[in-house]
Amino acid sequence: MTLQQDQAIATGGRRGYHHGNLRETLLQAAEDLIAESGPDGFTMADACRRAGVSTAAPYRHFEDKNALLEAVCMRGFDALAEATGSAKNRFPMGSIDSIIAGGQAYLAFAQGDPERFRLMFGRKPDIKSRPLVEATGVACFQNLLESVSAFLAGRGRDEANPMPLALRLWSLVHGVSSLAIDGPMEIMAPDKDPAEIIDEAGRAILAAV
Amino acid sequence: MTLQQDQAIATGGRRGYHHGNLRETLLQAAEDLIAESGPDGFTMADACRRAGVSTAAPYRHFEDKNALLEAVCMRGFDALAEATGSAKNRFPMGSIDSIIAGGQAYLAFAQGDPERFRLMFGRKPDIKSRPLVEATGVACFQNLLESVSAFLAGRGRDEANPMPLALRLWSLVHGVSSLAIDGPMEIMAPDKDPAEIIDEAGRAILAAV
DNA sequence: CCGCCATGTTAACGCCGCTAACTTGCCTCA
DNA sequence: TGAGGCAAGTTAGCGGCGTTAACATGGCGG
Repeated sequence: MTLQQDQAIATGGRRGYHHGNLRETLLQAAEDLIAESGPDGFTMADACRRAGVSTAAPYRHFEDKNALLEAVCMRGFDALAEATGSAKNRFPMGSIDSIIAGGQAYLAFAQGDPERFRLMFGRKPDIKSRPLVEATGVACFQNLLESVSAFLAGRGRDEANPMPLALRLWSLVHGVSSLAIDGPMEIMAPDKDPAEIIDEAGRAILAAV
Repeated sequence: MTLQQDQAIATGGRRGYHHGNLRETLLQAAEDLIAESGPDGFTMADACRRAGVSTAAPYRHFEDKNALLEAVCMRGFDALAEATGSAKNRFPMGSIDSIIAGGQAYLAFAQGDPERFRLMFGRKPDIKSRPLVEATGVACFQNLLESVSAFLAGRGRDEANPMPLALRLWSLVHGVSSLAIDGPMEIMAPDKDPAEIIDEAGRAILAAV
C-alpha cells in the first residue's frame, strides 16, 4: 500500500495513470448503479464511466461482469446477516418476538434496496456463483436456525430438528419480501403492511409446533 | 386469414416472402428459449433465427422486446390460473385440502418452468407491463380469494374479509416456490420436499383463524 | 387486373462485453 | 542509485444485441 494509493482511497479519485483503488471503487459504483437501475440495467461501461476509467480496466480486478456481480452479492449477504442478526438480538434469544423481528428485518432489508435483494436471490450470477455465494448465504441462514433451536429448546424440545420449522418461516418471510418488492402485493392489497403478514402468519406457524 | 396463412400455421414453416404466422411463431420461440436460457439469456435475435426471419421482422408485431416478454408473461398467468384452479377443484370448495392443493399446484407450476415463473414475477417487463399484466395477475389471485372466502364461510365467518388470510397463504406459497427454484432451498435442505412445507405451514396458518 | 398496404428484407447505428497489444510508473534489488 | 519487472492502466477492435429507416414483395379489395 503506497502513499499514492492511500490518497486515492481517501479521496476516491485517481492521482495519475493508475487509479490506485479501482476494485473498491468499482464495487461501490456497481452497488449504486444496481440500486438505481437494477441488476439488468447495470452495465460494465456505466460502472467504468462512474469510476473514471476505460472500459477495459475492470478486467484487471474481476474475471468478468458476473464476477463483479457475485462480489456485490456476497456483500449483500453479509449485510443481510448483520441486519437480521442485530434485529433478533433486541429480544430474548429464542423468543417469538425475536424470530418475528428477524423476519421483519429481512423484509426491511429487501424493501430498503430491492434491486440488491433481487440480485442476491435471482439467478443472475450464474452457476459460477455457487461456491462463494453459497457459503455467505448459508451463514445468513444460521441466524434463523439458531433462533429456532432456542425456541424449540424453550418448549422442552431440545433435541428437535430446527430445520423444518425454520424452512416454513423462511419461506413465509421470503415470500412476503418478494411479493412486496416485485409489485404484486401492492397491486392486490395496497393498504396492507407486509410486516403485519409476517407477524400474523409467523406467529401462527410458531404456534403450531 | 388466407389459405397461405392457414398452411403456414399448420406447418409452422413459411411458404414465401411472407411468414404468415409470425406473431404466434415468435411467441412460441420466445417461450421455448426462455425455458432454455431464462429471461436474461433470451435475445430477440435468437427468436428470429428460430422463426427463420430477419431480426427486424418482429417489430411488425411487437413494439419492442419488452412487449414480446409481456405477452409471454400474460400467457403464463393464464396457465397458472388454470393450473391452480383445476387443482383446487379436485377437492370440496373451501376445504383445507383444496387450498393446500392450489398452493402445491402453484409450486408445481414454478418448478415445471422456473424461467417463465421468474419472468412473470420478476421485474423484467418494465413499468409498461402494468396495465395488461396486472389484469391477468389479478384474475389469477381471485382463485385464492374465492377459496378463502368459502373456507371462512364454512367456519361461520361469512362476512369476514378474506384478504388478510389469502395474503398470508400466498406469501407462504410464493416464498416456497421462489426459494425452491432459485436454489437456496436445495442448498439448505436438499432432502426436504418443498410441497411438504406448503402443507405443514399452510395448515398452521389456516388453523390459526 | 391493378395498385395498396401489411408484412417481410437489407443495411446501418450505437452500445455492450470482452480481448489483445501496448504504456505507464511504482517497487524491488543488485 | 539505477535498471527493469510487473501490476494496473490505456487504445483499438471484434462480434453480438436492440432498434430503426428505407426498400421489396405479393395477397386482396375495388
